[in-house]
Amino acid sequence: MRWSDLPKVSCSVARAVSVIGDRWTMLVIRDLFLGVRRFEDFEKRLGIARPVLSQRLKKLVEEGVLDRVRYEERPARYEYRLTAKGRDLYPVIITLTNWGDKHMSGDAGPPVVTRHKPCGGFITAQLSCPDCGEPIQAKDMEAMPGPGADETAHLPKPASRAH
Amino acid sequence: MRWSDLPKVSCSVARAVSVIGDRWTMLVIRDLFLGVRRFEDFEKRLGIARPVLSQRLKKLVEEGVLDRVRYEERPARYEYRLTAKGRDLYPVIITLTNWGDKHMSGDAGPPVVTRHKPCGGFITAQLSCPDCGEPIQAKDMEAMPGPGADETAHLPKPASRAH
DNA sequence: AAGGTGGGTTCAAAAACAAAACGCGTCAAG
DNA sequence: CTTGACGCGTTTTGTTTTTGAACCCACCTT
Repeated sequence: MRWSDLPKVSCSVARAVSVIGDRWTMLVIRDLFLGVRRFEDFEKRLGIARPVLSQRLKKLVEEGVLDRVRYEERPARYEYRLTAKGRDLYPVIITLTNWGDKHMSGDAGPPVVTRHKPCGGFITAQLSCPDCGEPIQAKDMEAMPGPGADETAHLPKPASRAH
Repeated sequence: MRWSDLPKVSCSVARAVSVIGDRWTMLVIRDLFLGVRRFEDFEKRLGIARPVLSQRLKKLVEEGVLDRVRYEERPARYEYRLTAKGRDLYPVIITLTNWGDKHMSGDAGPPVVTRHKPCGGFITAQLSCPDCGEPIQAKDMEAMPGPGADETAHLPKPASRAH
């Protein structure tokens, strides 16, 4: 399968990965949530090759994750801002951060902590069930075909799904 | 910067991405949560090139995300199972799925839905604050250096972090 | 006029990837 | 006892991507 075929696959993970699932895009988005907006700042902070950065930003704009906004008329200067679609990636960044904090930080502890301003606590955001409020655990969840399912839907046959 | 330098960066997102941030790994992990465990099943379901699958599985085993377990003695056959570290990636898959469902499904609706077995509801898991219980929103969160921070910690200067 | 800044593009070399073929141990059928 | 099939990879070969360095351009400052 080709990278370019991914968006057509009937799986939301595949479609999401087709937009943000490469080496650099995730780090660009992390920086966006930290307030970085300019080409040069991404380059300096990430150490990313310029053509790659250019292509990634372009793609994110095409996908509607970023807006390219002119912030200076003469000379023309642009900055990149998260759209609503882009801001909706925050939970992905947070869960990824949580995983890295827990499993990749060694003894030193997390390099960055986040504070929940409304309550003031330094917290690790958790997934919970909006119905019953319980924390989510993988073993409590069951996947099944949804309204958008088709023959390419990526659910294995129940037999192979035993635990 | 090289891909291979990422784990050394003082950022949990970068470290997480160094393990799971390539085109295929995320899809392999999605399949693992759906119960897929064998080389051949990954290959068939993902349409991934065999050398790439082989290398990805090997890396995930090295990183402690998977265990390679012999499930048949003669002939020797192995399967791949998520470790505790691997199962901790569930929130990442879920938030990625939620984003794909919301922004990449078009009119058809999500191809897969998940049921929370304890309460029986078909739900979209949400991030919440473990202290005050409120749903998490990006604008309510503030990042700051943590115990593991060093000079490479990826926080921009406060000035550039304005909203 | 010389140099700097922001935001890119072009180009060659290196790395990663895809598809197909091959290998290997084991079993089962003819 | 040879042939074929299965499960799980590795090798090979050719195509994309990624990288890093250099270049470009419009403008501003000195």
